[in-house]
Amino acid sequence: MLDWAERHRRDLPWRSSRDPWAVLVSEVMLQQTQVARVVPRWHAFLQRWPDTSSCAAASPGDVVAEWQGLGYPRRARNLHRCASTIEHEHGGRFPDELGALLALDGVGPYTARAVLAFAFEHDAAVVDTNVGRVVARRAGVRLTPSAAQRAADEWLPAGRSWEWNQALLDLGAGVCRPKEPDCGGCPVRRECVWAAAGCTEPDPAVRSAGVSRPQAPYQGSRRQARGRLLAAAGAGAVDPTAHDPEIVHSLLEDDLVELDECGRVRLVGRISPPGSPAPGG
DNA sequence: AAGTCGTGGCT
DNA sequence: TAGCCAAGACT
Repeated sequence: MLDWAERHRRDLPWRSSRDPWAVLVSEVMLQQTQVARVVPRWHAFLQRWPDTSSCAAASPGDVVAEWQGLGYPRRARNLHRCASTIEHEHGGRFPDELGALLALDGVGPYTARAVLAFAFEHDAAVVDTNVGRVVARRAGVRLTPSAAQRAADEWLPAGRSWEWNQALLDLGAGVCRPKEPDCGGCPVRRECVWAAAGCTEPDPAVRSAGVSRPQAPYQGSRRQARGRLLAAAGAGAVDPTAHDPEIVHSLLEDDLVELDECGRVRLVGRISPPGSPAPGG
């Protein structure tokens, strides 16, 4: 596996960093978002806020605005809260223990271990959609999230956490793909139960480890409406009466927007320019 | 356990 | 083209 990984490793910019803030930013951006879309946004974000101190000092609305177009804007709020928590509750020292990382907003089992493995090079096995697929096929059966985590934990070679985890991500993305896996190019096919069975249906990876669940249609959804309103608010203060009250409420509830002194919707903590509401309402 | 939460690339 | 799905987390 490690020999294979050395020859097939993707050249991703965050792989040359061991800065926990830079790693956290990459991992949060990568939540449910394709690698290729994250690369340019990761550079831009870190150029603007290179550390927790500068990000914590920024307006949360500016972080949300910087996030524009990436999707799931709550991640931007979470990242700002992470920076703030680390600055004010950890004295500016980035936590390097699982429990402390899990306590950060928007940091779950995957992201916490990714910071441990990729920034601190501690022994921790990450289970994302790629790894969940690999360990389920290797086991030959569908796995619950905790079973997938145990399988990944047991498989992890001590002392080589960074390269092992990156290898599994590359393997899942490039070889052990959801559709049409390239079992002939897999370095661990000899220990794969599913490959030994000839990759017959059903695929144990489907719905395994609680990842990659079926999604509701996006067109006409609440999410689409939220996205439109947030984008409008990012471009300028918006008249809320022109929008679905439930959508306005949900963005207020998420602390992504607030009402300014004129009752208009704006991104949290941003200064509204004086004068008329934004065109288009 | 099942819904919710954005946006876009790929086939 | 319409649907699948992407380095998930939270309720």
